[in-house]
Amino acid sequence: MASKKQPDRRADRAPRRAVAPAAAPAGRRYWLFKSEPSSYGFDQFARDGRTFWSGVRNYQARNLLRDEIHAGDGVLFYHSNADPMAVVGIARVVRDGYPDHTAFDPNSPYHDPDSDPSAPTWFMVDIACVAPCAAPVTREQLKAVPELADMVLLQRGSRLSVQPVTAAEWRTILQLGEVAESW
DNA sequence: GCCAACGTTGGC
DNA sequence: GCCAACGTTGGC
Repeated sequence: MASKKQPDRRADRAPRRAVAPAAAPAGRRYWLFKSEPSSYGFDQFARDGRTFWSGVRNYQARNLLRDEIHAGDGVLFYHSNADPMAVVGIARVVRDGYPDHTAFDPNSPYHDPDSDPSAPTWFMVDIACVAPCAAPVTREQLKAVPELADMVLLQRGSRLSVQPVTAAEWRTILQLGEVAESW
């Protein structure tokens, strides 16, 4: 899945200080990516340093990956189907959407014979690990914060694996998560 | 393990 | 185009 090695970024190594988020540059947007830690958890992502977000096979999410998500955007890394379910770290988009080549690979679990390389059906972006949450923000915590009540993640029946996050939600979650990285 | 919600498929 | 059946997601 992933490529380039980077230094391990462990929580206990990150400097702890109050988060003073700088004003976000115009145009930067924020997203939440779900991943099941049993298949690809944040620890592995931190070791990899960078990865391509392959295997999304839902048209709504595809549209976001292809058209909306751009290099420089912020990503909340969320563990789904996990104990606990939580936002566990943040990442940065480092490459705009491009065809998901795993769809063309018969040996890939994400193979889709209907995706034509000359007119690809599925897209992905590359993300780089930025920092873990010193304090992972559990789903339970998220639900307890009134300002986060409208998060896509928390809506009934919400299954989108790549979803938008507002700037206000982003700031709130970084504070809850004690993310030390300046952003 | 259960099951509600959702997206997709395919018969008509 | 409708909609029942099915498979999957993912919280509980």
